[in-house]
Amino acid sequence: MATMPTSTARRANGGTAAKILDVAERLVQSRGYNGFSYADVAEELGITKASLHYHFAGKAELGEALIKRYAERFINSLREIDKDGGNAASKLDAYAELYAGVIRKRRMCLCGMLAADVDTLPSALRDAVRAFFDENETWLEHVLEQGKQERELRYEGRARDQAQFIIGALEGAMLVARPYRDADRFEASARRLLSTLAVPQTASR
Amino acid sequence: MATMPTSTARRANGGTAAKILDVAERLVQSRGYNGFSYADVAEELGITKASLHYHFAGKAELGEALIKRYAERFINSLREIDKDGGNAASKLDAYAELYAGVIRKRRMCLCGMLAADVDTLPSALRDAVRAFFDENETWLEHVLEQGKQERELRYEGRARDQAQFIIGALEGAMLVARPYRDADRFEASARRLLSTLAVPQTASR
DNA sequence: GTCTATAGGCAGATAGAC
DNA sequence: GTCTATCTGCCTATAGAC
Repeated sequence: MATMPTSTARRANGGTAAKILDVAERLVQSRGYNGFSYADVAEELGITKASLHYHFAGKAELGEALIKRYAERFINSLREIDKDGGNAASKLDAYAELYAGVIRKRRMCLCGMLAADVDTLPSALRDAVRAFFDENETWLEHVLEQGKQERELRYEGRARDQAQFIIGALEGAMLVARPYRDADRFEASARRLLSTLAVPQTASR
Repeated sequence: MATMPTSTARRANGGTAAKILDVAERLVQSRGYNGFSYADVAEELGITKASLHYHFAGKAELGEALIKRYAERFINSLREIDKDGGNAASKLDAYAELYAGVIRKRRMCLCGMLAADVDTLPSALRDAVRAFFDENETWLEHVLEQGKQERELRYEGRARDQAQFIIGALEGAMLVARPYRDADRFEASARRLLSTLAVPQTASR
């Protein structure tokens, strides 16, 4: 009896399920949840739609697997930033760079795209999108608190609210840059955002 | 020989074309360009899909008419803000309030939504989305320059770049608020954005 | 202007052979 | 695991009557 692959690929990469996720992820990030089909994915991989259904029962399950993998990778990237152990300002730089890498590939953040489509999504996907933003918020909140303590960052009010603002500003900068196909446009806004948080360098030393 | 209605309604409101635009606008703003159909619009209006094609030849033409009307109304709102003749800070408040009104209706900015869908749009729609953001940018640029001159607003660098940042931040705040169905979340981010621009009140007078 | 009827295609999905 | 074959339904769009 063949082992059913779980919705996460059995091997880290190269398995068919992983390849499906790779293609579907790119399609959702560029065309949206309602702008891609099983046929698109199947054609690109040279397999049939029926084979896709073996790996992912339906589009909803594929979507859930997409967010799950994307969120895991993103959170792992945040842990890497923490491990690198820089100051709070450099962590924010690295955070914005995660977004920049996405738009340079002419993609939107997966969960930003799904936030646009949210009214058409199965509720499990909507919950997963929220969880993604919540995790980002929590990570940013800690960085912002660290930055305030160490007098590297300045902002008014609660760190959590500032974190929400940062996520929105970065997602929106990506969104508006899309029709221009201009990653520089995103990067200029990201620099501006971070500069409003930076404590001005004193002339001392 | 019957007069063909132009893609803009002949009467200001109430005409079938205008009703079609009303319904389609709401659907695009909540479900995205690929998340609504002629059937959705027809059913809601109690007419047939074929009748829709009389007013708008195809989905692309309907989309163009949607952006055209939306942009005209938005620009008119900006002119109204100018006519009210407040200071630059109050103009920015009013600008953010335009966005807040949209999200309170549980909608996304039409052009923000289309920015997400941009890779699937006819090129005429993509051009119109860009033109919308360009016009917003130009208006904001003038307000920001006014505000700097009158020492009501503070920001670094060029007004045009700051304008781009503001648009992105507001669009993104709307986007991220969507999965939470929480207009307050948008408003908190908008207030935070505007407060970073406000010149601190001196204790004098 | 709105309708009925229909076209032709694509959507997501399933049964069952190999 | 992947295939062929097929289903049902929805999509955009058109022809032509009223």
